[in-house]
Amino acid sequence: MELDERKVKILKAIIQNYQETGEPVGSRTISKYTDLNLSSATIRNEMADLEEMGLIVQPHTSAGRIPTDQGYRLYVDQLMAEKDREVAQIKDFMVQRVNRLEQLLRQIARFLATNTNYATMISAPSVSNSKVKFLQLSRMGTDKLLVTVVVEGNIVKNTILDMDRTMSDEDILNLGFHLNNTLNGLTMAQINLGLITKLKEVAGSNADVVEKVLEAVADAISMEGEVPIYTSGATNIFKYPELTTDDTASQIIGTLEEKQQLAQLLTANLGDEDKQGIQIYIGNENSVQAMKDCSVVTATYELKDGLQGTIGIVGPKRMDYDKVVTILKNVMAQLDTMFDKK
Amino acid sequence: MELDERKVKILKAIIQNYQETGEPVGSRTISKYTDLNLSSATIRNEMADLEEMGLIVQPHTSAGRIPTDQGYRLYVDQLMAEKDREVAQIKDFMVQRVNRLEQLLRQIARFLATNTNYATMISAPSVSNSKVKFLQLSRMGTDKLLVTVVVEGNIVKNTILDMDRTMSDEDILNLGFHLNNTLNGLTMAQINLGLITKLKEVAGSNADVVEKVLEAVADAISMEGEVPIYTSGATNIFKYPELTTDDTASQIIGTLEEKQQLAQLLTANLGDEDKQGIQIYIGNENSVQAMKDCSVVTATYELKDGLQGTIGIVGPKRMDYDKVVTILKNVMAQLDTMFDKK
DNA sequence: ATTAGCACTCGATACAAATGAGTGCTAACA
DNA sequence: TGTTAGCACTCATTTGTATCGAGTGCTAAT
Repeated sequence: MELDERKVKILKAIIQNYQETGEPVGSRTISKYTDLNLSSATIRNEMADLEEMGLIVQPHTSAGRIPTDQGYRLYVDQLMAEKDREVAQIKDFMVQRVNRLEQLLRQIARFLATNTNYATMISAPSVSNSKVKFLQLSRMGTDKLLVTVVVEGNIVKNTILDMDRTMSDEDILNLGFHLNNTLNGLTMAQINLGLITKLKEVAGSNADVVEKVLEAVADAISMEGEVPIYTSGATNIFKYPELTTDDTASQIIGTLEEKQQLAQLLTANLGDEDKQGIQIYIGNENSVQAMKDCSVVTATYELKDGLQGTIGIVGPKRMDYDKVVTILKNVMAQLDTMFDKK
Repeated sequence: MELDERKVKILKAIIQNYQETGEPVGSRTISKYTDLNLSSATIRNEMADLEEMGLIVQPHTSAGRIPTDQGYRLYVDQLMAEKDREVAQIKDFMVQRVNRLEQLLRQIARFLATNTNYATMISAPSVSNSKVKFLQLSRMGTDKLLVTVVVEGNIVKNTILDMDRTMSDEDILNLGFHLNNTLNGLTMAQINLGLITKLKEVAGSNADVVEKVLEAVADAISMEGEVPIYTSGATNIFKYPELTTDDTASQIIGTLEEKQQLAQLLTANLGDEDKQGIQIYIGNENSVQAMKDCSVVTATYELKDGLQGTIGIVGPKRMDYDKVVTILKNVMAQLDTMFDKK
């Protein structure tokens, strides 16, 4: 069976109509909806073909057709002509200066949620491969040590250590100086056992403190895999009846709330060069079981210094891919200019 | 109309039965359910009285009775005999050492959500009246200054400042030393204009840096009113049919996700000595419009140094107040011992 | 004061009929 | 040969109707 241009047009019409109404779409609708000027009967024949090809299905006899995951995949891969709307309003948002990254991310999530009517999630930039930029030891009280680590991208992390015994101010100063010099510019991978042993030797009787400090540094760099994730518009899910049945809504919202599983989804492609930019997961293509009836569109953003994070949009399979992709691209562009300027 | 003991017993029975089943409860049920040995007819008479007093209502003719907000209020205020169950399992949770406050709070939220089957929220300790404990200035690169502020309760806050011009290391050291000595132990309220002017004078040409640093300190102390709030078990709401109607579920979950309004609810009583401990808001008694069909139980916890936060449990009006209060008290006790020991 | 009995109310449930959107197929047509 | 009108058929949904039963209020008897 060949997929000629007319079939493509009909498939496109079905997808677009279904995405607006959420109802299975019948041959008569297509006949009137499009500029093909074909009777419903002809459309029916074509539809039968499309169904045979696995691009659309009937939920039950005597119902219209809805696209299959495969149908959407075709649409997304081949047919998506990007619109250049939505640009204007994006330009305006965030006029107020945002100095905190966290707030910025929250704002973006909220913006996307209200403008797309889908649920939105965004992961904070991860510093997995980032370098130590600065390290500071300060004594607090008699037996506590404040370790401040700054990694590339100016992300600051603090840890307060209990020291087993008192160290002299001079020792602390020296140790700090030494550690700073040694670790500066290194990634986690580069802080190997040899280096650690050497540091401990130099520290002499303070080797135990060095160990604790290094732990803190490791913590700061790896973030213990706990990338903060912000979500918004989870309740948009309720706008799509096909997701409100049974407990699917409950599952989706639960997943969005707990964030645990989202990390997996959002950080999956971070290292992968090929998977940069925008990815679309339709139905079962995404790894989160609770979202098997959804589609997820993700986009990787990058601040300077290789700091990367991901934005994700969760909606029904009939989501307006076109619009979502456009709006995401624009937000990305916005982010780029924001961080280039700075 | 007088509220004699028998009426109270019947009211109690109605509330308890309704809280288990979620269905309006009829006279016959009560007649068998209780140890009063009264016929359903007698119960009916009493019920009519209770209804007249505004403590229970019929959702419609030919249905059983359900408690009104007033009825619950009476129950909560007078009748709640605290059970001492649930203690055992609480003791066990959190054996794994939790070093981060954030993680601890998340864990508590999750624990409460799974054990009560209601939605849970918890606000991080607020430092509104806390004192500066430690302050550290460090140069980063040529023109950046890292300000690290530790306030009571060991909450650390960092800010990276751009300096307009380069300061010598010695100047930075001196300034840091001086600021630390001056501000140590002060609350925000105590850092007044006189003090600021004096600090600036001493700093001489670096007065502008002092100003920026003080801003950062103020930021750290006040947290800009943005208390982090963690939620868990929002989807528990779906377990209660009476909250799943219309878009109430959507509203409640939306409120829980956005957190904005929760802050209001959770921080409202923080200063108030009288309102310490456990508070119960039934129906409209709480200030959040979206939760007018819910009850909210809040408890204020206190770490050392006057750091206070609030835990909140959100459920249907027929929630098991008794259980919730007991479990909350136990968690509080747990927290107390954790932070006293440390 | 309590209770048995009874008529009444009204939401819930079940079932049948009507509705109508949509299909597949066939025969006629350009 | 591709297109279309027409028609019989399917089946989820809607509508209407009868029944059921839990629960009430009232009255009269105990």
